[in-house]
Amino acid sequence: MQLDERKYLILQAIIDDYILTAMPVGSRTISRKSGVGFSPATIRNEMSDLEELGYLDQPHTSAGRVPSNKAYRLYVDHLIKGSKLTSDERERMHDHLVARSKQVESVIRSAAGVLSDATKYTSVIVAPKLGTLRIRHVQLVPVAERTALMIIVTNAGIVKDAVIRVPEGLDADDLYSISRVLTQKLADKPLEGVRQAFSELLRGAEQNRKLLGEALQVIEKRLEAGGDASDVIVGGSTNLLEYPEYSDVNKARSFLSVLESKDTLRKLFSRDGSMEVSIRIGPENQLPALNDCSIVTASYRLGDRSTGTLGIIGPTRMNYNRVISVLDFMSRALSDVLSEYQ
Amino acid sequence: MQLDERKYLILQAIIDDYILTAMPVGSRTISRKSGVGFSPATIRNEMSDLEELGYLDQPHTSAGRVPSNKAYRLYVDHLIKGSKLTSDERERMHDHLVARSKQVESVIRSAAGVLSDATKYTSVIVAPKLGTLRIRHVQLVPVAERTALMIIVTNAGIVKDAVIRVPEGLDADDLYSISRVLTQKLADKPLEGVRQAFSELLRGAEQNRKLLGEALQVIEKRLEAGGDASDVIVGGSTNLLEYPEYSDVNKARSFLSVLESKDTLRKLFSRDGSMEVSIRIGPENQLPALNDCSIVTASYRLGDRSTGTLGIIGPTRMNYNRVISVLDFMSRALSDVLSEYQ
DNA sequence: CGTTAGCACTCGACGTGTATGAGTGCTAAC
DNA sequence: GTTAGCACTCATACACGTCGAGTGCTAACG
Repeated sequence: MQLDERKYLILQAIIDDYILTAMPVGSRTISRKSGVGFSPATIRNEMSDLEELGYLDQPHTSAGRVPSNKAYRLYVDHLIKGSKLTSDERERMHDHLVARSKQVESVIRSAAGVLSDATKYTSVIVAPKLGTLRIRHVQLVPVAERTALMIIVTNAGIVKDAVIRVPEGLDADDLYSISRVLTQKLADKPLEGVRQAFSELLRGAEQNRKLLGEALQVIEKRLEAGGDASDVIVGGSTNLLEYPEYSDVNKARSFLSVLESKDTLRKLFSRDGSMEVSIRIGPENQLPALNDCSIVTASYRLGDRSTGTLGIIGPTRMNYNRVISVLDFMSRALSDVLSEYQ
Repeated sequence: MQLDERKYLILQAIIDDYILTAMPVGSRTISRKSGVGFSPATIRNEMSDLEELGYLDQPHTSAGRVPSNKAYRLYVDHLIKGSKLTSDERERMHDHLVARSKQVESVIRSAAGVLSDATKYTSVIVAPKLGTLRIRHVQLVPVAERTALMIIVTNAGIVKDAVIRVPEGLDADDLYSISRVLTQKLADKPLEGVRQAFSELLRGAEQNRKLLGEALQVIEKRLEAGGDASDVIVGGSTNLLEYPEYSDVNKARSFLSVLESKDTLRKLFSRDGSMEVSIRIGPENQLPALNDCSIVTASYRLGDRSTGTLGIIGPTRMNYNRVISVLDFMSRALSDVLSEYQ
């Protein structure tokens, strides 16, 4: 059976209503809606068909119908009607971002806040993959005998630091000049290409071989680790508790546990290169704890190559319209603000 | 009425039991306990006295008794019997800490993890006040025309960075040598004393007055702000949801909201200079949302003057014994690990 | 032939009534 | 001073009946 015009209309009405109320919706409710000129009985027949086709579920015999994941999929793919943000809203969001633009990390943090406030769901922002960032500056700072702090400033202004051991006998001035050389040689190289740059350096400078080797090791370890906890920012983690689907503490807990594991989040919110908004519904997330959550993601740019992810996680019955427009706007806004660091 | 020996014994038994079960405890339960050789009737008489004295509450006529906040206060002040951690446990905790000792921030982060795992409550660690840290290194890195990133490395290895505007015409080399001077002049000064050091500098170097002024402003703004979100680390925020007092979603939510506000946490976990473990019970926290939470804090050292706070937040009926010993141990362990950065 | 009114049926939500049991306070006996 | 006994209280659990929202089916209607 193919879905005809009327079935689309009814299905859309059901989803719209369910998104709003979280209550199973009955035939009378739909019938009363403006735009649907049929009696409850007719609607019932159509609903029965839609259920057979897998677009609706019935919690129990005498309850209304609830959209299935298949229905949401159809909804976001075909039925969605783009909604506009008011220019007032856009302005407000943009202002929030710019107010904090002194530091990259705080921009991202406030972006997470804006996202979760605007949508009332939970927002997640993942910083760009370290490997794609370009080195701008390298600095070795002595902290103790034979120990130094290596600081790497990237084109995103993001500062990465790590403690490394250094050969004996190097004083602050030595480290200073080594830093200078390192910066000169490595500037504008992406972090992931740093191995090659280093091996060239190693050939040249015999006496600092050990120091450089250690530095390289540290950088590579960081790249492998795929970033630390501060690379994943979560906003509005308690927002979801407002919704009836989380009135059960156990559900709430399993959801919140997911938010605690930054590694899981990083995987969940990784994307291919495209800039388009992407939506994963319920089980499409491959994580039992998120079986009735949807994840909507978009990308933001930082520099020429590197992109990070910003996204929303909410109940499957989320207001996709709103979320998509907010993400779409914020993806641009965030890219714009961050490009000023270039 | 004064509390005699027996009342102490009974009160302690009640608290111990309630901490374990979270259920109002009746006279029979106490009577059965080894160590208390009285019949339920006798216990009842004593309980009645204890209630009148304000140490016990009765949820309703035919329920058992529940310890009041006054009882907990007495408990932690007098009744507590120090418990020892097994050396096995100590070792495990210590190892966890050391495993991550490459970066200060990750040490603190993993300390929060260890604390919440060991206690099954929520842990909070507050980094030392910025003002008490000493400057080790200052570095200006060019990021764009007239813009530079100022990086300050402190004795904790903690890196603070901020974008500042610089006068026109300064190239990378200029910034390099300015950094060198700044580092030389400011090294070993505490951040809070930096204003004075700067004004001396300002008198000397006429041509960079503007740059230095901006840098000083940025530093002071940071000091005022009292640190950013990354200075407060929370571990095991969902742990408390395991306990029956949070089976109500609204309670859970209001608790979790507190954890989201880093400013509130910073205030809640600030301490005077002492290194002793301190306990605040229920309303002593001055925050309605935490009326049935207790907060236990200790200090850790970082360098000669500066201290940070580590603490646990849990239900008022928390296992104070265990929490105190864990905090006591971790306060030392953390100080030790961090002192290696000095 | 599609649409709709009518009707019997289902099932969760809610309120009421009753039994149960844990726990208390009091009194009298030990 | 301690304890056994007993009447009393009250939350909890369970059974039962009512109510109402919603369904599926059938027959009538245009």
